[in-house]
Amino acid sequence: MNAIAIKKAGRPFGLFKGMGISKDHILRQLQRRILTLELEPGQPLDEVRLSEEFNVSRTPMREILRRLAGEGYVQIRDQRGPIVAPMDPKSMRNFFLTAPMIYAATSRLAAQLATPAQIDALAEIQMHFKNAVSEEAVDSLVYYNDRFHSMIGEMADNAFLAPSLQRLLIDHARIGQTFWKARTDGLYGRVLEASRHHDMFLEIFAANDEEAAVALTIEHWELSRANIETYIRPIPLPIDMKITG
Amino acid sequence: MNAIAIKKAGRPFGLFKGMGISKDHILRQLQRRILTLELEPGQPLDEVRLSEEFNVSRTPMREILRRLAGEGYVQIRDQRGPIVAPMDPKSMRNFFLTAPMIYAATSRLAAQLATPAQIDALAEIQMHFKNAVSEEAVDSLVYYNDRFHSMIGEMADNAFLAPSLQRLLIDHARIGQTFWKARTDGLYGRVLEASRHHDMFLEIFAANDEEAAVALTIEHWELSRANIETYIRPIPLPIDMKITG
DNA sequence: TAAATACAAACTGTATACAAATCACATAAT
DNA sequence: ATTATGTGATTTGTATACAGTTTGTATTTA
Repeated sequence: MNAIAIKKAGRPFGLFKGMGISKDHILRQLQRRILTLELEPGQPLDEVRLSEEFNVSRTPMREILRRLAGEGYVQIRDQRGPIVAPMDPKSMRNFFLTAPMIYAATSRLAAQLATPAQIDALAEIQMHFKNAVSEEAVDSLVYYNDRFHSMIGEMADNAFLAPSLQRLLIDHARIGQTFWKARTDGLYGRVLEASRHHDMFLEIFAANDEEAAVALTIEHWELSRANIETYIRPIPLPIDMKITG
Repeated sequence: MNAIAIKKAGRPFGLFKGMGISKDHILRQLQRRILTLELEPGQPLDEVRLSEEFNVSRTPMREILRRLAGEGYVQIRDQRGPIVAPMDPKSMRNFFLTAPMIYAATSRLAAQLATPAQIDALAEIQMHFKNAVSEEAVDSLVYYNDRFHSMIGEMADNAFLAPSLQRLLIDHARIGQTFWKARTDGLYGRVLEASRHHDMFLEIFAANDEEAAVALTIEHWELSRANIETYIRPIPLPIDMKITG
């Protein structure tokens, strides 16, 4: 029994007891890193390094990675390390094909079923979102936007819709990161518009107005889609690139 | 090093090398047992018993169970054993709400993208399905029906739609088991009708006819929905149940 | 008799050692 | 020069021991 063995055997800081607490924490950390692109699509994830970083053994870390795979955050290939879920052109195309349908269906159900407690929770998330807007903090913006729409998914209370929604939100967040960080023209106004939509969602859900919820969802989606397109297909550089000086 | 230790340490029969082979086998076995209701909704699953049955240690068995959880076959509760994914009234309602939309979208994409190789694979599954029909083997019927529709999901080639479809197909198979085993009136004719639909799917996919695919999907769904309803809401027993003899 | 408590058994979660596979790189062959 | 081949290092997969929880049962107490 050497010093290292003791340090590793006993719980390093003896702070948590349920032990599920630390696992949940690790899970959320990794989710966040993936959504913020701190961990990039396709990037390999080393079990050993991660387990050392979070002070757990490989066994629970592997379980966390498998769970993240089940949720669509990572991809696990046999006998080769896990990687952050990649984003290829095919997945982009499927994203644009699928998102409107799933988002609209989710909003409709959420409008039907929203409870006051859930609306309160949604309002609190929106508060954080507005803070992020005023501070122009891109990571927070993306994070609380994801939380906002995840919460709508929770309100829809449909286990058959949830897994598709979750996967869409992962890629929506990652796409958002790239174009919000690019600071294209009129970006701030677009963010304000999105925030206004969120406020309207709150009112609509409180009134259980299904049709309005669907209509707003489409509008919100179109805004997001337009944002992405201005990033993907920007105004080209001047063709005559004579260099002066 | 006693006899048991040796028996467990060395690979019991030394038949598989990639080792992923046995894990995939176990995964499919459990999937099948869940779809056929051999493992009932809500039933607890004991890691130790399962790992002994399949001659692996608990570690890989736990990974398999986590993966099944990710696919929606089982549910894992913290510090309490995994259970087969339950089927409560809420999930039934959500099933009926969600299935038409997801099925229709999947069929549309499959019609767009179907490759000859995929259509061949689908045709082979349909062959097995027809065999099951003529043999009136309920388990096989349900199994190859699931395979048929899973294959359509594969053809749609959309990672955002797939997870929702998969969860719907799990419960569709399990519901199918219950009503096909009940042998309600006119059951055989209904099965033949479903089989005819499958044949039509093959033609439609070969012709890349999107609209026809969607229409047939709705018709196929309505047939299935009607079947389930005759089981759930059967013709009541005679009200005057005088017992004679 | 019913509720509460204590104890034992069963089970889940984690750490660690070892086995097997993959990968990277150097060397040899065409 | 480029492709094969072999070998060591790195990494993934599995078995197993042990620790921590939960659960069922028996016993005690009101």
